Amino acid sequence: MPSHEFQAHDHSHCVSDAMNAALVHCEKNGLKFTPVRQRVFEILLSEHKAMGAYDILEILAKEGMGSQPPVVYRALDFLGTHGFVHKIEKLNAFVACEHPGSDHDPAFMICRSCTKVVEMNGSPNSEISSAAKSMGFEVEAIVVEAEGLCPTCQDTE
Amino acid sequence: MPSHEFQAHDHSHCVSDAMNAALVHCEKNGLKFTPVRQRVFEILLSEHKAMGAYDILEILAKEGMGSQPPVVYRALDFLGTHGFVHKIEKLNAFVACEHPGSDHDPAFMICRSCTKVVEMNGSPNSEISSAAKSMGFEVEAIVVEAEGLCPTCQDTE
DNA sequence: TGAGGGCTTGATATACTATAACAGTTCATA
DNA sequence: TATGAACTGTTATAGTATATCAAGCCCTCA
Repeated sequence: MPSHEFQAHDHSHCVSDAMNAALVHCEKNGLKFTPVRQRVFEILLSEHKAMGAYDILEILAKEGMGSQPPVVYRALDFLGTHGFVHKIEKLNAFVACEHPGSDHDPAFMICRSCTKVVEMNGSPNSEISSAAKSMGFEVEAIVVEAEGLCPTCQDTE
Repeated sequence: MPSHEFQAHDHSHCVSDAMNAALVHCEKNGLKFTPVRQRVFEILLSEHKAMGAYDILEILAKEGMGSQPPVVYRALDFLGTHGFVHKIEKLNAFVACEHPGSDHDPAFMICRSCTKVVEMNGSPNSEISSAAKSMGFEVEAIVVEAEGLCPTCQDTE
């Protein structure tokens, strides 16, 4: 009985756990986890889906936390650099990382129906890296994004 | 002694071979390989690197083949649909496919130094699909993009 | 304690990427 | 030759991202 993020779960835990992990990581490493940065992370955590920068900005603006693109892009840049959020290249959108603090190349599953995005367990990065190495290519970062249907949306189609 | 596209090679062959393959494929399938479409494909073939749509458009415009974005995006859409070019999501750019006509989910190596892009042999898509399947996710399309340094640029750094 | 420096934020402007919508043309074929 | 489907031309606009400069905050070290 696999338990993972496509299924129903106590979401408030996801949010608070990840936020705590991020706070601890910032504390440890002397990073400034400012209000805007925290709020952007929180917004992304509160959904299990990718959000565009301008969607996030809209929420920030309503709350009086800044209304111009650089505000949110700078926050996303900080969060991305420190592994708290990932960019989904295929969607030009962003998702909160489910294990903040650990440096890793994630692999994603994107449901084209409900737009939920979930990080894959055991991403096949080492195989990709070694395949590349056999062609003399030195890999530094990998993007893996699988688009398709999540369990729920398979049923309802 | 591996021979692949990062190394020096008779590039005119790449171009003419791929173009011929595309012509044959279109002929067989009743597709209209119009001048604009051919020219866009040719432009992409003539480089081993990803080009932005507007870079291509600029060349087209100089040659009097259309000066507005939809011209190039429509051509790219056609070429993409039929597997002649691929989009590099990470770069918002496009590359010519090296085996046009065969429907496949490609995996790419992108050199961050010289910006050359090469398709990987034996992409690990089946492993990604089965990893996803074990989480109940049905994969329809996969993006794999490895960024790093090509053999040449490793030497010169 | 206060001057300097580094980082963060605010604000304006602009660059880059992509598509919607409609009019006009071409071309195969009924 | 009328018709319809697909392609092209054109205008307009939507969506994504960054450069730049000014201003504020906070730490620290003389």
